[in-house]
Amino acid sequence: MGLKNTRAGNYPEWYQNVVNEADMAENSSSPGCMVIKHWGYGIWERIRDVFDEKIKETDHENCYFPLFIPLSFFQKEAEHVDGFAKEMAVVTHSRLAMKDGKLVPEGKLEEPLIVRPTSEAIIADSFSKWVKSYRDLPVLVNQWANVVRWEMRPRLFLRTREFLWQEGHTAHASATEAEEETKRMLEAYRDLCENTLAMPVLVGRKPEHEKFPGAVDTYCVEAMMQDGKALQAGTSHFLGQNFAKSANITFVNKNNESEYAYTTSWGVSTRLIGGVIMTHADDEGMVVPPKIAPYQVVFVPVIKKPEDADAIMAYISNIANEAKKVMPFGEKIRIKIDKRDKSSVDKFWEWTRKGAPIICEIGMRDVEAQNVMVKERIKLGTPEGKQIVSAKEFIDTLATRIDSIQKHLFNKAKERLEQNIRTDIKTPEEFKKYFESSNVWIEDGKQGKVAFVRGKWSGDANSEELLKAMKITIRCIPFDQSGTEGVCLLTGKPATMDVIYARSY
RNA sequence: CGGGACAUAGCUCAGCCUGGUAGAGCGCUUGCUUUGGGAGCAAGAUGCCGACGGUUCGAAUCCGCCUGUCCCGACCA
Repeated sequence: MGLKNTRAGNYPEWYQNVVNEADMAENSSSPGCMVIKHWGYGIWERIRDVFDEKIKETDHENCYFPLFIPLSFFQKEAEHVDGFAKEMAVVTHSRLAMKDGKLVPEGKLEEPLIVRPTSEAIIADSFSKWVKSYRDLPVLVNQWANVVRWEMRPRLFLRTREFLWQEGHTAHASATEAEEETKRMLEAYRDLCENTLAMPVLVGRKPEHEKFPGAVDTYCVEAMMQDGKALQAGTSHFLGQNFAKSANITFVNKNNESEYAYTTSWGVSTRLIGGVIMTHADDEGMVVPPKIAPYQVVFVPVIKKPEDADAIMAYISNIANEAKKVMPFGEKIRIKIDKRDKSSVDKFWEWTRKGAPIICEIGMRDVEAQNVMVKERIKLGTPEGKQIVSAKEFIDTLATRIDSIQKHLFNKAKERLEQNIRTDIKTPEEFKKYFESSNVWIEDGKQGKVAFVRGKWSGDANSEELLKAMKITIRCIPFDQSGTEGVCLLTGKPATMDVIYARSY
């Protein structure tokens, strides 16, 4: 039966269906904001736990900075940073008063406060107090927080007014060291996306017009969604001395000279969950990679006669206890026994729509034969969709089964990415014609739909307008440059730089 | 923030044109029959018809205004 909308039929509606049917998130009564429900938040917790470990392994420490940032901090920055976007939540009053039966804001603040859209400004202010000498550097901090950007067209996980993220902020004594930090965390993002989310990405540098305002260089990881559009999955910025100058982060170097520090910032957000959905979900619903699945194995009891219930539950409990000793990826396994008073078919389809990697249905027949019926989400609808194996075999193969699901998801997505980067488009005419077709679902294992183009770019100043007119973007300048000569796909001028062109979210 | 569409039961929607006290399907509850790939029958519960104001004896229905949602733009650190 599947979802109401399919990927091929109506991709945006399909996306909403997946989020709703998997019980991941919903729109809140607070406009533009989302309620992240247990299954979506559980996935976020997994992403957070995995990356938090990485943050600490790379010597960063978690801190917490204020939600409110004085307006003047942005004023300072605006002088340095041209074109800073203005969609922000502004706090102007400090209390509510009752007037003629209506609540009205009162106590106007002398200086308005901005609800943080990102924390460079307020963190740089702290850095300026913490850093005196080269011995105080580097400062390596991270915070897990919520941020607010007053988006006009919200979409669950992909763009909401409030979202959760981590933002790393560091200060260094030299540009080289700061640049190394920027690249190190970019690599950490690539690793997170590919090895944890099973979402292959392209890594590279943003062109000038796509950079974070105030950054010297912005690096990014870009993923391909199943409709051929690109999703920026994470960014890492080398900020040079720009923010150090506006916040006055200075230190005395070994030669007893005062110098501005070099800073970086890097972040990934709940948007990653949107990326995971559009990378792995299918027309039956969500598919969660085992490494981030809140439950990797769900047991569904099939109870036909009430008198069998105790025997079935006892048998499941035994198997679950054995399964708890299994360590997929060398980590503690996550198991759920679905004891709710609902029909087993309903439970099966609910967990299927949620994308739980493995569902085990266990009834009296299995108890008697000491078997387990194993259903892998990625094999739904195929002849291997349900396998009856002995309890022993189930336990013995569980770790490899989970491991192979993770690998399968990555390989499938990797193949899709590789098959849908066109490299044979060499002229502006071909290029224009290609992007005139609309994006649709890239069917698994097939190519030919509109997706990415890898080709030449001259870097001309009028590129931004040309791109805008075609509704495409330059996603990144990949690190692996060919160095060959060719023709700019936008202007027709001679060019050597390779870039990735695509439509994007 | 511009252009368009929409707002009725938990969900998807009909009713509105032509004003007269609220409908369907799914879901939910109960019972019986079923059950290993999305069950069947029967009975039941569920609504300030998005908010405010107007026209009218009477408004889900007509008019105004607001708010929200979706689509298309602009924006998107």
